[in-house]
Amino acid sequence: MDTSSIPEASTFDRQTAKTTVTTFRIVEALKRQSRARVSELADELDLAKGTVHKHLSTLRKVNYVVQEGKQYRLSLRFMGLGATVRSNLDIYQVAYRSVEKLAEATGEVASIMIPENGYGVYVLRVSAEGRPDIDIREGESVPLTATAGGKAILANMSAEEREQVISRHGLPELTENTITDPEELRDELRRVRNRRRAIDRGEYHPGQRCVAASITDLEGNPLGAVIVSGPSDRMNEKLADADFASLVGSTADSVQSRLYR
Amino acid sequence: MDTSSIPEASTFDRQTAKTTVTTFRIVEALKRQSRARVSELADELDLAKGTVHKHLSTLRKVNYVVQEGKQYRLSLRFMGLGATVRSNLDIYQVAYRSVEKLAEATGEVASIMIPENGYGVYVLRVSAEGRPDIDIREGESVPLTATAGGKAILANMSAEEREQVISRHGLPELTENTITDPEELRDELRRVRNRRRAIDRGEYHPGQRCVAASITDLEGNPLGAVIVSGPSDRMNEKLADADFASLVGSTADSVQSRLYR
DNA sequence: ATAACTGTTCATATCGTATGAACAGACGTA
DNA sequence: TACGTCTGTTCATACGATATGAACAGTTAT
Repeated sequence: MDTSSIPEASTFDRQTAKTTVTTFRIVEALKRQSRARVSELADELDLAKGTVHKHLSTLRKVNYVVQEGKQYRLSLRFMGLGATVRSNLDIYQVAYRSVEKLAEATGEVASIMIPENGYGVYVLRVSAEGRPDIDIREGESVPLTATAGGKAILANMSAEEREQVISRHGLPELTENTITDPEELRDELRRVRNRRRAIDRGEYHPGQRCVAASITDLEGNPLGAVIVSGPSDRMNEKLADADFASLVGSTADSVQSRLYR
Repeated sequence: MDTSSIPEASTFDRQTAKTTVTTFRIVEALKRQSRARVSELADELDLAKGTVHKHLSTLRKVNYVVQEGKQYRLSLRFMGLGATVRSNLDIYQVAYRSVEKLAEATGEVASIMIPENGYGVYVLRVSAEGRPDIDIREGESVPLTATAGGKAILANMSAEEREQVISRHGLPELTENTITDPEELRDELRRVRNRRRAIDRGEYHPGQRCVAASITDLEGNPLGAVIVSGPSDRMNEKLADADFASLVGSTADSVQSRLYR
Protein backbone atom coordinates (compact mmCIF):
# COMPACT_ATOMS: atom_id res chain seq x y z
CA MET A 1 0.00 0.00 0.00
CA ASP A 2 1.14 3.50 -0.75
CA THR A 3 0.09 6.81 0.70
CA SER A 4 -3.51 7.95 0.59
CA SER A 5 -4.90 9.75 -2.43
CA ILE A 6 -5.78 13.37 -3.09
CA PRO A 7 -9.33 14.48 -2.16
CA GLU A 8 -11.45 16.08 -4.84
CA ALA A 9 -10.60 19.62 -5.83
CA SER A 10 -13.69 21.28 -4.36
CA THR A 11 -12.61 20.41 -0.82
CA PHE A 12 -9.67 22.80 -1.01
CA ASP A 13 -9.79 26.44 0.06
CA ARG A 14 -9.87 29.48 -2.18
CA GLN A 15 -6.10 29.83 -2.12
CA THR A 16 -5.67 26.62 -4.08
CA ALA A 17 -5.34 26.06 -7.82
CA LYS A 18 -8.07 23.50 -8.21
CA THR A 19 -7.20 22.70 -11.79
CA THR A 20 -3.80 21.60 -10.56
CA VAL A 21 -5.37 19.44 -7.89
CA THR A 22 -7.48 17.71 -10.52
CA THR A 23 -4.44 17.17 -12.70
CA PHE A 24 -2.61 15.44 -9.89
CA ARG A 25 -5.66 13.37 -9.04
CA ILE A 26 -5.51 12.11 -12.61
CA VAL A 27 -1.76 11.56 -12.41
CA GLU A 28 -2.15 9.48 -9.26
CA ALA A 29 -4.98 7.48 -10.77
CA LEU A 30 -2.68 6.73 -13.69
CA LYS A 31 0.00 5.71 -11.26
CA ARG A 32 -2.33 3.21 -9.68
CA GLN A 33 -3.71 1.81 -12.90
CA SER A 34 -0.58 2.11 -15.03
CA ARG A 35 -2.74 2.66 -18.10
CA ALA A 36 -6.31 3.85 -18.41
CA ARG A 37 -8.83 5.32 -20.79
CA VAL A 38 -10.71 8.55 -20.58
CA SER A 39 -13.98 7.20 -19.29
CA GLU A 40 -12.43 4.86 -16.75
CA LEU A 41 -10.76 7.85 -15.16
CA ALA A 42 -13.88 9.96 -15.44
CA ASP A 43 -15.85 7.30 -13.58
CA GLU A 44 -13.24 6.70 -10.93
CA LEU A 45 -12.63 10.37 -10.18
CA ASP A 46 -16.21 11.49 -10.72
CA LEU A 47 -15.37 14.00 -13.43
CA ALA A 48 -16.92 14.74 -16.80
CA LYS A 49 -15.37 12.89 -19.71
CA GLY A 50 -14.60 16.21 -21.36
CA THR A 51 -12.69 17.37 -18.30
CA VAL A 52 -10.53 14.26 -18.13
CA HIS A 53 -9.85 14.48 -21.81
CA LYS A 54 -8.73 18.07 -21.52
CA HIS A 55 -6.35 17.28 -18.68
CA LEU A 56 -4.92 14.22 -20.39
CA SER A 57 -4.35 16.02 -23.64
CA THR A 58 -2.68 18.84 -21.74
CA LEU A 59 -0.40 16.39 -19.97
CA ARG A 60 0.37 14.84 -23.31
CA LYS A 61 1.29 18.21 -24.77
CA VAL A 62 3.77 18.87 -21.98
CA ASN A 63 5.10 15.32 -22.41
CA TYR A 64 4.14 13.92 -19.04
CA VAL A 65 1.58 11.51 -20.42
CA VAL A 66 1.80 9.22 -23.41
CA GLN A 67 -1.16 8.14 -25.48
CA GLU A 68 -1.15 4.60 -26.80
CA GLY A 69 -4.26 4.11 -28.87
CA LYS A 70 -7.11 4.87 -26.51
CA GLN A 71 -5.02 4.28 -23.44
CA TYR A 72 -3.05 6.89 -21.58
CA ARG A 73 -0.09 6.29 -19.29
CA LEU A 74 2.41 8.38 -17.36
CA SER A 75 5.50 9.11 -19.39
CA LEU A 76 9.08 8.27 -18.56
CA ARG A 77 9.65 11.94 -17.94
CA PHE A 78 8.54 11.34 -14.37
CA MET A 79 11.63 9.19 -14.03
CA GLY A 80 13.71 12.24 -14.81
CA LEU A 81 11.99 14.24 -12.10
CA GLY A 82 12.37 11.44 -9.59
CA ALA A 83 16.03 10.89 -10.36
CA THR A 84 16.79 14.58 -10.11
CA VAL A 85 15.01 14.97 -6.80
CA ARG A 86 16.93 12.08 -5.39
CA SER A 87 20.31 13.12 -6.61
CA ASN A 88 19.81 16.48 -4.97
CA LEU A 89 19.70 14.81 -1.58
CA ASP A 90 23.01 15.12 0.24
CA ILE A 91 22.26 12.02 2.19
CA TYR A 92 21.81 9.96 -0.97
CA GLN A 93 25.16 10.99 -2.37
CA VAL A 94 26.94 10.32 0.89
CA ALA A 95 25.21 7.08 1.76
CA TYR A 96 25.28 5.33 -1.57
CA ARG A 97 28.53 3.42 -1.20
CA SER A 98 27.96 2.58 2.45
CA VAL A 99 24.58 1.08 1.78
CA GLU A 100 26.01 -0.99 -1.00
CA LYS A 101 28.68 -2.33 1.32
CA LEU A 102 26.10 -2.99 4.00
CA ALA A 103 24.05 -5.09 1.58
CA GLU A 104 27.10 -7.06 0.68
CA ALA A 105 28.23 -7.58 4.26
CA THR A 106 24.80 -8.70 5.46
CA GLY A 107 23.65 -10.55 2.39
CA GLU A 108 20.29 -8.81 2.69
CA VAL A 109 18.53 -5.77 1.28
CA ALA A 110 19.96 -2.52 2.64
CA SER A 111 18.07 0.78 2.37
CA ILE A 112 17.95 4.43 3.20
CA MET A 113 14.67 5.97 4.31
CA ILE A 114 14.01 9.69 4.51
CA PRO A 115 11.08 11.33 6.29
CA GLU A 116 8.87 13.70 4.35
CA ASN A 117 5.47 15.08 5.27
CA GLY A 118 5.05 12.51 8.01
CA TYR A 119 5.82 9.57 5.74
CA GLY A 120 8.96 7.58 5.19
CA VAL A 121 10.33 7.31 1.66
CA TYR A 122 12.81 4.65 0.60
CA VAL A 123 15.24 6.64 -1.48
CA LEU A 124 17.74 3.85 -1.98
CA ARG A 125 17.54 0.07 -1.88
CA VAL A 126 20.36 -2.28 -2.66
CA SER A 127 20.39 -6.03 -2.41
CA ALA A 128 23.42 -8.26 -2.37
CA GLU A 129 22.39 -9.67 -5.74
CA GLY A 130 21.22 -6.79 -7.91
CA ARG A 131 18.40 -4.37 -7.53
CA PRO A 132 15.36 -5.55 -5.59
CA ASP A 133 12.03 -5.08 -7.26
CA ILE A 134 9.68 -6.92 -4.99
CA ASP A 135 7.69 -5.82 -1.97
CA ILE A 136 9.08 -2.36 -1.43
CA ARG A 137 10.40 -0.29 -4.24
CA GLU A 138 12.61 2.74 -4.26
CA GLY A 139 10.44 5.80 -4.10
CA GLU A 140 7.70 4.14 -2.10
CA SER A 141 6.17 6.02 0.82
CA VAL A 142 5.30 4.08 3.94
CA PRO A 143 3.87 5.01 7.35
CA LEU A 144 6.55 5.89 9.87
CA THR A 145 4.74 3.97 12.56
CA ALA A 146 4.87 0.56 10.93
CA THR A 147 8.46 0.11 9.81
CA ALA A 148 11.81 -0.20 11.54
CA GLY A 149 13.20 2.75 9.62
CA GLY A 150 10.17 4.82 10.46
CA LYS A 151 10.42 3.99 14.14
CA ALA A 152 14.10 4.90 14.17
CA ILE A 153 13.14 8.25 12.68
CA LEU A 154 10.15 8.85 14.96
CA ALA A 155 12.18 7.99 18.02
CA ASN A 156 14.53 10.86 17.30
CA MET A 157 11.91 13.48 16.61
CA SER A 158 10.96 16.04 19.19
CA ALA A 159 7.94 14.97 21.24
CA GLU A 160 5.96 17.69 19.53
CA GLU A 161 6.75 16.57 15.99
CA ARG A 162 6.23 12.95 16.91
CA GLU A 163 2.79 13.55 18.32
CA GLN A 164 1.91 15.59 15.29
CA VAL A 165 2.75 12.68 13.00
CA ILE A 166 0.77 10.27 15.16
CA SER A 167 -2.30 12.46 15.29
CA ARG A 168 -2.11 13.37 11.64
CA HIS A 169 -1.63 9.93 10.22
CA GLY A 170 -2.76 7.62 13.01
CA LEU A 171 -1.48 4.08 13.32
CA PRO A 172 -2.78 2.24 10.28
CA GLU A 173 -3.02 -1.51 10.86
CA LEU A 174 -1.17 -3.06 7.96
CA THR A 175 -0.52 -6.54 9.35
CA GLU A 176 -1.55 -8.29 12.54
CA ASN A 177 1.76 -7.23 14.07
CA THR A 178 1.38 -3.51 13.45
CA ILE A 179 1.37 -1.40 16.59
CA THR A 180 -2.00 0.34 16.74
CA ASP A 181 -2.00 1.66 20.28
CA PRO A 182 -0.31 5.08 20.62
CA GLU A 183 0.87 4.32 24.14
CA GLU A 184 2.44 1.08 23.06
CA LEU A 185 4.17 2.91 20.24
CA ARG A 186 5.58 5.48 22.68
CA ASP A 187 7.00 2.66 24.81
CA GLU A 188 8.50 1.08 21.74
CA LEU A 189 10.08 4.37 20.72
CA ARG A 190 11.62 4.72 24.15
CA ARG A 191 13.22 1.31 23.70
CA VAL A 192 14.43 2.35 20.26
CA ARG A 193 16.08 5.44 21.75
CA ASN A 194 17.78 3.42 24.47
CA ARG A 195 19.07 0.70 22.21
CA ARG A 196 19.86 3.14 19.41
CA ARG A 197 18.24 0.79 16.94
CA ALA A 198 14.77 -0.16 15.81
CA ILE A 199 13.48 -3.59 14.91
CA ASP A 200 10.26 -4.52 13.21
CA ARG A 201 8.62 -7.90 13.04
CA GLY A 202 6.37 -7.98 10.06
CA GLU A 203 4.58 -4.80 11.04
CA TYR A 204 4.50 -3.61 7.46
CA HIS A 205 4.95 -6.80 5.45
CA PRO A 206 4.21 -10.08 7.19
CA GLY A 207 7.21 -12.35 7.06
CA GLN A 208 9.60 -9.44 6.68
CA ARG A 209 11.89 -8.31 9.41
CA CYS A 210 14.03 -5.17 9.49
CA VAL A 211 16.67 -3.52 11.66
CA ALA A 212 17.25 0.20 11.44
CA ALA A 213 19.43 2.94 12.87
CA SER A 214 18.83 6.64 12.51
CA ILE A 215 20.91 9.36 10.95
CA THR A 216 20.55 12.74 12.66
CA ASP A 217 21.80 16.26 12.25
CA LEU A 218 24.01 17.94 14.81
CA GLU A 219 21.03 18.84 16.99
CA GLY A 220 19.81 15.26 16.96
CA ASN A 221 16.90 15.79 14.57
CA PRO A 222 16.30 12.77 12.38
CA LEU A 223 17.38 13.06 8.75
CA GLY A 224 16.81 9.47 7.78
CA ALA A 225 17.54 5.88 8.65
CA VAL A 226 19.69 3.00 7.47
CA ILE A 227 17.84 -0.29 7.23
CA VAL A 228 18.54 -3.95 6.62
CA SER A 229 15.55 -6.11 5.69
CA GLY A 230 14.97 -9.75 4.98
CA PRO A 231 12.70 -12.73 5.53
CA SER A 232 11.85 -13.16 9.23
CA ASP A 233 13.40 -16.58 9.73
CA ARG A 234 16.70 -15.72 8.13
CA MET A 235 16.80 -12.38 9.92
CA ASN A 236 16.17 -14.05 13.27
CA GLU A 237 19.22 -16.22 12.81
CA LYS A 238 21.41 -13.35 11.75
CA LEU A 239 20.19 -11.08 14.53
CA ALA A 240 21.47 -13.59 17.07
CA ASP A 241 24.92 -12.38 16.12
CA ALA A 242 25.49 -9.07 17.89
CA ASP A 243 27.89 -7.93 15.18
CA PHE A 244 25.13 -8.11 12.62
CA ALA A 245 22.94 -5.50 14.25
CA SER A 246 25.84 -3.26 15.09
CA LEU A 247 26.72 -3.16 11.40
CA VAL A 248 23.56 -1.16 10.78
CA GLY A 249 24.42 1.28 13.53
CA SER A 250 27.99 1.75 12.41
CA THR A 251 26.85 2.34 8.83
CA ALA A 252 24.45 5.01 10.03
CA ASP A 253 27.17 6.62 12.13
CA SER A 254 29.58 6.62 9.23
CA VAL A 255 27.07 8.24 6.91
CA GLN A 256 26.21 10.81 9.53
CA SER A 257 29.79 11.78 10.20
CA ARG A 258 30.51 12.17 6.50
CA LEU A 259 27.44 14.36 6.12
CA TYR A 260 29.15 16.97 8.27
CA ARG A 261 32.53 17.36 6.77
CA MET B 1 21.57 19.05 -21.22
CA ASP B 2 18.09 17.74 -20.83
CA THR B 3 15.07 18.19 -23.03
CA SER B 4 13.77 21.65 -23.82
CA SER B 5 11.33 23.39 -21.51
CA ILE B 6 7.62 24.04 -21.72
CA PRO B 7 6.53 27.25 -23.49
CA GLU B 8 4.33 29.68 -21.63
CA ALA B 9 0.73 28.71 -21.16
CA SER B 10 -0.77 31.33 -23.47
CA THR B 11 0.84 29.70 -26.52
CA PHE B 12 -1.40 26.64 -26.20
CA ASP B 13 -4.75 26.25 -27.92
CA ARG B 14 -8.17 26.50 -26.36
CA GLN B 15 -8.34 22.76 -25.71
CA THR B 16 -5.55 22.96 -23.15
CA ALA B 17 -5.71 23.36 -19.39
CA LYS B 18 -3.42 26.34 -19.07
CA THR B 19 -3.29 26.20 -15.31
CA THR B 20 -1.80 22.75 -15.62
CA VAL B 21 0.75 23.99 -18.12
CA THR B 22 1.83 26.69 -15.67
CA THR B 23 2.09 24.15 -12.88
CA PHE B 24 4.43 22.00 -14.91
CA ARG B 25 6.46 25.00 -15.95
CA ILE B 26 7.01 25.60 -12.26
CA VAL B 27 7.77 21.95 -11.62
CA GLU B 28 10.40 21.94 -14.35
CA ALA B 29 11.93 25.14 -13.08
CA LEU B 30 12.22 23.49 -9.68
CA LYS B 31 13.81 20.50 -11.32
CA ARG B 32 16.47 22.72 -12.85
CA GLN B 33 17.15 24.77 -9.75
CA SER B 34 16.60 22.07 -7.14
CA ARG B 35 15.36 24.69 -4.70
CA ALA B 36 13.96 28.13 -5.32
CA ARG B 37 11.91 30.90 -3.77
CA VAL B 38 8.70 32.44 -4.95
CA SER B 39 10.12 35.54 -6.59
CA GLU B 40 12.97 33.74 -8.31
CA LEU B 41 10.43 31.56 -10.06
CA ALA B 42 8.15 34.50 -10.77
CA ASP B 43 11.04 36.31 -12.46
CA GLU B 44 12.26 33.31 -14.41
CA LEU B 45 8.84 32.27 -15.67
CA ASP B 46 7.47 35.77 -16.05
CA LEU B 47 4.52 35.25 -13.74
CA ALA B 48 3.07 37.32 -10.92
CA LYS B 49 4.38 36.47 -7.48
CA GLY B 50 0.86 35.74 -6.34
CA THR B 51 0.41 33.22 -9.13
CA VAL B 52 3.58 31.34 -8.32
CA HIS B 53 2.69 31.31 -4.66
CA LYS B 54 -0.71 29.86 -5.37
CA HIS B 55 0.74 27.08 -7.50
CA LEU B 56 3.47 26.25 -5.02
CA SER B 57 1.11 26.12 -2.10
CA THR B 58 -1.20 23.90 -4.13
CA LEU B 59 1.65 21.56 -4.95
CA ARG B 60 2.56 21.53 -1.29
CA LYS B 61 -0.98 20.60 -0.30
CA VAL B 62 -0.95 17.62 -2.63
CA ASN B 63 2.51 16.71 -1.31
CA TYR B 64 4.48 17.15 -4.50
CA VAL B 65 6.44 20.11 -3.22
CA VAL B 66 8.13 20.63 0.11
CA GLN B 67 8.63 24.00 1.71
CA GLU B 68 11.86 24.52 3.64
CA GLY B 69 11.77 27.98 5.13
CA LYS B 70 11.34 30.28 2.16
CA GLN B 71 12.61 27.75 -0.29
CA TYR B 72 10.52 25.26 -2.17
CA ARG B 73 11.69 22.00 -3.70
CA LEU B 74 10.15 19.01 -5.44
CA SER B 75 9.20 16.28 -3.03
CA LEU B 76 10.35 12.70 -2.99
CA ARG B 77 6.90 11.70 -4.13
CA PHE B 78 8.12 12.22 -7.68
CA MET B 79 10.46 9.31 -7.03
CA GLY B 80 7.44 7.13 -6.42
CA LEU B 81 5.90 8.17 -9.73
CA GLY B 82 9.16 7.57 -11.58
CA ALA B 83 9.72 4.17 -10.04
CA THR B 84 6.18 3.08 -10.80
CA VAL B 85 6.35 4.20 -14.40
CA ARG B 86 9.55 2.32 -14.89
CA SER B 87 8.48 -0.87 -13.24
CA ASN B 88 5.46 -0.96 -15.53
CA LEU B 89 7.74 -1.31 -18.53
CA ASP B 90 7.95 -4.90 -19.73
CA ILE B 91 11.32 -4.22 -21.21
CA TYR B 92 12.71 -3.05 -17.88
CA GLN B 93 11.61 -6.17 -16.08
CA VAL B 94 12.96 -8.44 -18.77
CA ALA B 95 16.23 -6.61 -19.37
CA TYR B 96 17.31 -5.96 -15.83
CA ARG B 97 19.43 -9.06 -15.25
CA SER B 98 20.92 -9.06 -18.73
CA VAL B 99 22.09 -5.50 -18.45
CA GLU B 100 23.66 -6.24 -15.13
CA LYS B 101 25.56 -9.13 -16.65
CA LEU B 102 26.58 -7.01 -19.59
CA ALA B 103 28.07 -4.40 -17.27
CA GLU B 104 29.99 -7.07 -15.48
CA ALA B 105 31.24 -8.73 -18.65
CA THR B 106 32.39 -5.50 -20.24
CA GLY B 107 33.56 -3.69 -17.16
CA GLU B 108 31.75 -0.59 -18.39
CA VAL B 109 28.39 1.11 -17.88
CA ALA B 110 25.53 -0.80 -19.51
CA SER B 111 22.16 0.82 -20.18
CA ILE B 112 18.73 0.46 -21.66
CA MET B 113 17.26 3.37 -23.60
CA ILE B 114 13.62 3.66 -24.59
CA PRO B 115 12.19 6.09 -27.15
CA GLU B 116 9.39 8.37 -26.09
CA ASN B 117 8.03 11.42 -27.88
CA GLY B 118 11.04 11.58 -30.12
CA TYR B 119 13.54 11.49 -27.29
CA GLY B 120 15.56 8.68 -25.81
CA VAL B 121 15.22 7.97 -22.09
CA TYR B 122 17.75 5.96 -20.14
CA VAL B 123 15.54 3.75 -18.02
CA LEU B 124 18.31 1.63 -16.58
CA ARG B 125 22.02 2.13 -16.06
CA VAL B 126 24.33 -0.31 -14.36
CA SER B 127 28.04 -0.05 -13.94
CA ALA B 128 30.40 -2.83 -13.01
CA GLU B 129 31.08 -1.13 -9.70
CA GLY B 130 27.76 0.11 -8.35
CA ARG B 131 25.33 2.63 -9.66
CA PRO B 132 26.72 5.33 -11.88
CA ASP B 133 25.83 8.86 -10.97
CA ILE B 134 27.94 10.89 -13.32
CA ASP B 135 27.27 12.32 -16.75
CA ILE B 136 24.05 10.58 -17.60
CA ARG B 137 21.53 9.57 -15.00
CA GLU B 138 18.69 7.14 -15.12
CA GLY B 139 15.61 8.99 -16.23
CA GLU B 140 17.47 11.47 -18.38
CA SER B 141 16.10 12.30 -21.82
CA VAL B 142 18.55 12.79 -24.65
CA PRO B 143 18.20 13.54 -28.36
CA LEU B 144 17.96 10.39 -30.47
CA THR B 145 20.26 11.89 -33.05
CA ALA B 146 23.30 12.32 -30.84
CA THR B 147 23.73 9.03 -29.02
CA ALA B 148 24.54 5.48 -30.03
CA GLY B 149 21.35 4.19 -28.44
CA GLY B 150 19.31 6.83 -30.18
CA LYS B 151 20.85 6.04 -33.55
CA ALA B 152 20.16 2.34 -33.06
CA ILE B 153 16.53 3.24 -32.40
CA LEU B 154 16.22 5.73 -35.25
CA ALA B 155 17.75 3.29 -37.68
CA ASN B 156 14.92 0.86 -37.06
CA MET B 157 12.09 3.33 -37.34
CA SER B 158 10.02 3.60 -40.48
CA ALA B 159 11.29 6.31 -42.81
CA GLU B 160 8.19 8.31 -41.99
CA GLU B 161 8.67 8.23 -38.23
CA ARG B 162 12.36 8.90 -38.59
CA GLU B 163 11.86 11.99 -40.70
CA GLN B 164 9.23 13.20 -38.28
CA VAL B 165 11.70 13.01 -35.41
CA ILE B 166 14.36 14.79 -37.42
CA SER B 167 12.09 17.58 -38.52
CA ARG B 168 10.50 17.95 -35.09
CA HIS B 169 13.64 18.01 -33.01
CA GLY B 170 16.35 18.85 -35.50
CA LEU B 171 19.97 17.85 -34.95
CA PRO B 172 21.14 19.80 -31.92
CA GLU B 173 24.89 20.26 -31.85
CA LEU B 174 25.97 19.07 -28.43
CA THR B 175 29.66 18.50 -29.03
CA GLU B 176 31.94 19.12 -31.99
CA ASN B 177 31.37 15.51 -33.06
CA THR B 178 27.58 15.68 -33.19
CA ILE B 179 26.11 14.98 -36.60
CA THR B 180 24.26 18.10 -37.66
CA ASP B 181 23.63 17.39 -41.33
CA PRO B 182 20.44 15.39 -41.97
CA GLU B 183 21.92 13.69 -45.01
CA GLU B 184 24.98 12.62 -43.10
CA LEU B 185 22.72 11.23 -40.39
CA ARG B 186 20.74 9.23 -42.95
CA ASP B 187 24.00 7.72 -44.24
CA GLU B 188 25.05 6.89 -40.73
CA LEU B 189 21.70 5.23 -40.02
CA ARG B 190 22.11 3.09 -43.13
CA ARG B 191 25.44 1.90 -41.79
CA VAL B 192 23.83 1.20 -38.45
CA ARG B 193 21.18 -0.93 -40.13
CA ASN B 194 23.76 -2.89 -42.09
CA ARG B 195 26.06 -3.55 -39.18
CA ARG B 196 23.20 -4.05 -36.75
CA ARG B 197 24.94 -1.85 -34.24
CA ALA B 198 25.46 1.83 -33.62
CA ILE B 199 28.57 3.55 -32.38
CA ASP B 200 29.01 7.07 -31.17
CA ARG B 201 32.21 9.01 -30.67
CA GLY B 202 31.58 11.74 -28.21
CA GLU B 203 28.56 13.06 -30.03
CA TYR B 204 26.72 13.64 -26.80
CA HIS B 205 29.48 13.83 -24.22
CA PRO B 206 32.98 14.55 -25.47
CA GLY B 207 35.35 11.81 -24.39
CA GLN B 208 32.54 9.28 -24.09
CA ARG B 209 32.08 6.46 -26.51
CA CYS B 210 29.12 4.08 -26.75
CA VAL B 211 28.07 0.97 -28.66
CA ALA B 212 24.41 0.12 -29.01
CA ALA B 213 22.10 -2.51 -30.47
CA SER B 214 18.39 -2.17 -30.88
CA ILE B 215 15.53 -4.18 -29.48
CA THR B 216 12.52 -4.40 -31.79
CA ASP B 217 9.05 -5.87 -31.77
CA LEU B 218 8.00 -8.62 -34.15
CA GLU B 219 7.39 -6.15 -36.96
CA GLY B 220 10.82 -4.64 -36.53
CA ASN B 221 9.70 -1.42 -34.85
CA PRO B 222 12.23 -0.19 -32.31
CA LEU B 223 11.31 -0.66 -28.65
CA GLY B 224 14.61 0.37 -27.18
CA ALA B 225 18.33 -0.19 -27.26
CA VAL B 226 21.04 -1.84 -25.20
CA ILE B 227 24.11 0.31 -24.74
CA VAL B 228 27.63 0.06 -23.36
CA SER B 229 29.41 3.33 -22.64
CA GLY B 230 32.81 4.32 -21.41
CA PRO B 231 35.71 6.72 -21.82
CA SER B 232 36.80 6.95 -25.47
CA ASP B 233 40.33 5.66 -25.06
CA ARG B 234 39.35 2.61 -23.06
CA MET B 235 36.43 1.91 -25.38
CA ASN B 236 38.68 2.10 -28.43
CA GLU B 237 40.87 -0.62 -27.03
CA LYS B 238 37.97 -2.83 -26.13
CA LEU B 239 36.21 -2.32 -29.46
CA ALA B 240 39.22 -3.78 -31.22
CA ASP B 241 38.04 -7.11 -29.87
CA ALA B 242 35.15 -8.26 -32.07
CA ASP B 243 33.64 -10.25 -29.22
CA PHE B 244 33.18 -7.08 -27.22
CA ALA B 245 30.81 -5.43 -29.66
CA SER B 246 28.95 -8.64 -30.34
CA LEU B 247 28.18 -8.87 -26.61
CA VAL B 248 25.95 -5.85 -26.95
CA GLY B 249 24.13 -7.37 -29.88
CA SER B 250 23.62 -10.72 -28.22
CA THR B 251 22.31 -9.05 -25.08
CA ALA B 252 19.79 -7.12 -27.15
CA ASP B 253 18.76 -10.29 -28.96
CA SER B 254 18.33 -12.16 -25.71
CA VAL B 255 16.18 -9.42 -24.22
CA GLN B 256 14.11 -9.25 -27.36
CA SER B 257 13.47 -12.98 -27.51
CA ARG B 258 12.42 -13.08 -23.87
CA LEU B 259 10.03 -10.18 -24.46
CA TYR B 260 7.98 -12.46 -26.69
CA ARG B 261 7.49 -15.53 -24.63
C1' DA C 1 16.85 53.79 10.99
C1' DT C 2 16.21 53.38 6.54
C1' DA C 3 15.45 51.08 2.36
C1' DA C 4 14.83 47.46 -0.54
C1' DC C 5 13.75 43.31 -0.38
C1' DT C 6 10.76 39.32 0.75
C1' DG C 7 6.23 36.04 1.09
C1' DT C 8 1.55 36.21 1.66
C1' DT C 9 -3.23 37.82 1.26
C1' DC C 10 -6.85 40.26 -0.92
C1' DA C 11 -10.37 42.16 -4.37
C1' DT C 12 -11.24 42.54 -9.02
C1' DA C 13 -11.91 41.66 -13.99
C1' DT C 14 -11.32 38.60 -17.22
C1' DC C 15 -10.17 34.55 -18.76
C1' DG C 16 -10.67 29.74 -18.84
C1' DT C 17 -12.46 25.65 -16.66
C1' DA C 18 -15.95 22.20 -16.04
C1' DT C 19 -20.06 20.67 -17.65
C1' DG C 20 -23.36 18.01 -20.45
C1' DA C 21 -24.86 17.60 -24.87
C1' DA C 22 -23.87 16.37 -29.53
C1' DC C 23 -21.33 13.85 -32.84
C1' DA C 24 -18.94 10.31 -35.35
C1' DG C 25 -16.54 6.28 -35.02
C1' DA C 26 -15.34 1.68 -32.89
C1' DC C 27 -16.84 -2.36 -31.03
C1' DG C 28 -19.70 -6.15 -29.89
C1' DT C 29 -23.86 -8.57 -30.46
C1' DA C 30 -27.77 -10.35 -32.54
C1' DT D 1 -25.24 -7.13 -42.02
C1' DA D 2 -27.53 -4.10 -39.05
C1' DC D 3 -28.26 -2.79 -34.74
C1' DG D 4 -27.19 -0.98 -30.30
C1' DT D 5 -24.02 0.49 -27.05
C1' DC D 6 -20.03 1.77 -26.08
C1' DT D 7 -16.16 4.90 -26.97
C1' DG D 8 -13.16 9.57 -27.58
C1' DT D 9 -13.47 14.03 -29.06
C1' DT D 10 -15.38 18.63 -29.85
C1' DC D 11 -18.42 22.38 -28.91
C1' DA D 12 -21.11 26.32 -26.61
C1' DT D 13 -22.43 27.93 -22.41
C1' DA D 14 -22.51 29.55 -17.52
C1' DC D 15 -20.27 29.76 -13.81
C1' DG D 16 -16.34 29.56 -11.20
C1' DA D 17 -11.65 30.33 -10.54
C1' DT D 18 -7.29 32.03 -12.24
C1' DA D 19 -3.95 35.61 -12.88
C1' DT D 20 -3.05 40.08 -11.78
C1' DG D 21 -1.18 44.01 -9.21
C1' DA D 22 -1.70 46.34 -5.16
C1' DA D 23 -1.40 46.26 -0.24
C1' DC D 24 0.59 44.56 3.87
C1' DA D 25 3.75 42.99 7.29
C1' DG D 26 8.00 40.72 8.07
C1' DT D 27 12.95 40.16 7.13
C1' DT D 28 17.57 41.30 5.68
C1' DA D 29 21.02 44.72 4.25
C1' DT D 30 22.63 48.86 4.07
